[in-house]
Amino acid sequence: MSQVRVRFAPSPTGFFHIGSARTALFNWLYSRHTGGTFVLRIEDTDKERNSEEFLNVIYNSLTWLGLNWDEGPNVGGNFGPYRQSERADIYKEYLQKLSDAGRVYEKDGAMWFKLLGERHEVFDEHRQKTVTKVKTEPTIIEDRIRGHVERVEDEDFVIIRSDGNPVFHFVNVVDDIAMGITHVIRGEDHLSNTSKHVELFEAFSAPMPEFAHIPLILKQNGPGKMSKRDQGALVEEYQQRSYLPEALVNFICLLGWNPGDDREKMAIDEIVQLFDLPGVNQSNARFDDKKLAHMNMVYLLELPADKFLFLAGEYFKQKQLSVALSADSEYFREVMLLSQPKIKGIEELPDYTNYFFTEDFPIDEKVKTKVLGKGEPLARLAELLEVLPSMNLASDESVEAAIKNLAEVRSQGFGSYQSIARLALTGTNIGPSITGIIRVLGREKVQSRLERFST
RNA sequence: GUCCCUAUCGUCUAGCCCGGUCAGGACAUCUCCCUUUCACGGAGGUAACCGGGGUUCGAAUCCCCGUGGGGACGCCA
Repeated sequence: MSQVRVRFAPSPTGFFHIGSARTALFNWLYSRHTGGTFVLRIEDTDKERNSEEFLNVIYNSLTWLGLNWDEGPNVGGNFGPYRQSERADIYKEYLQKLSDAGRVYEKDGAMWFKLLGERHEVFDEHRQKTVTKVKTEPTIIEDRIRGHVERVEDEDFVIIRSDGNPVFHFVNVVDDIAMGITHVIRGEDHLSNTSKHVELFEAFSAPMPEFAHIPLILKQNGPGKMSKRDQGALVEEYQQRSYLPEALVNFICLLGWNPGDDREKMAIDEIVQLFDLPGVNQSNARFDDKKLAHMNMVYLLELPADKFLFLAGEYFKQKQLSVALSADSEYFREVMLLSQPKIKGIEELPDYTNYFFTEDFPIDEKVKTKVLGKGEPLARLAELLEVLPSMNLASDESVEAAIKNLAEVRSQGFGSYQSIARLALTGTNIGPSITGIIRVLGREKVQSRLERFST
């Protein structure tokens, strides 16, 4: 078999969303699995709706996800240029080919592709207008995912607009031919268009690429496919929220594909090895942010400390949380590492660690009522204050030993010290181990907070 | 409306091609355990073959018809 060449062909008309990311991912995976080439082509023939900003979003998101392209903008290649807005000469040349073959005509200032067959006029109820139908043979699509599909393409269609700009169906096919694309992997929403494309490939006498139409991603709430406007649809959002790209990639690859067994968390190399077109499902999948969050946590738990620290720092910078950022770097490090095993996502960090960086942290009144209503918490607090000056804060273990010793001397449970100390030191009942909090906070802060709370 | 795709727990899915398993896993949810809070983790529970016909000794699995879901029907991509 000849070298696989696949392409991802987005148009920069809006933010980059999850569905596009998965189409890109499946193409990328297939190219990597087969040792082929992954081409990035920008379909910017709609001058009205394109923008440089959206173009940069595409580059940025693909890069963040780790989907590097072998040919395309910024990296070049032998089949360029890779932006359709720069390929006008090529389209002229191909239009000429169709023209020479007698397959185009002009109408209303636009160039139309002419289907072969008998013509007759029909009133289309749905569109409320008279259209010319052509009696054609059904086009046949041997789809790698859906199998044998037949569809009748029975109306001529515009390939060059009256303003001279070519239309998607035309440039898409021309570029796939010109760029030697062997496999067209795209969303199922294009399946109905494929009959037009097949007609064009045949008109050009070009070799037909393999088609693989992947199922769509449905929006989490409400009917229909996910679109750019839906909650949680934008890749950029996950980047800003400091999701781990590995987790997002792992999650979206499981939307419509699976390795054939129970494996879910897989390294990208493993996915590349296992991915293949026959493994792709035929039915649409609904997006589930809970499962994505879980996947993110799984990746977060095993993230190396320095990497976690870097991401945490970046997140605090992005959020411009100056108090935390101006903290001593060793202190910041300790706070973050204490929190890493406890959270589901980086974005929880500011709230989760707030009390480490300010004396002005909120007190959860419900927790306060609960803690103060049980036993003699203020007596335990006083006892903690007594032993604090001599407490060894070198490690979590030494702190733990000190409190356990105190508990034993006073015939109390560890928990009774833990709950009041946590309330006084953090204002809440959630957080890392109390011993870690005391160690990292330091004697001075612990003392002042305990004292403040006892008055 | 026409055409195309599709159908297993609430969700993602395995099983279907090559009919015979208490229909398996994960997320979510519930219970218990662990415990120094909250998480994590461990054990267990609730929970599905869309409906109707066929074919067959036997159907989630093969066929047909409904129904549901999705998509396309632009001088958007």
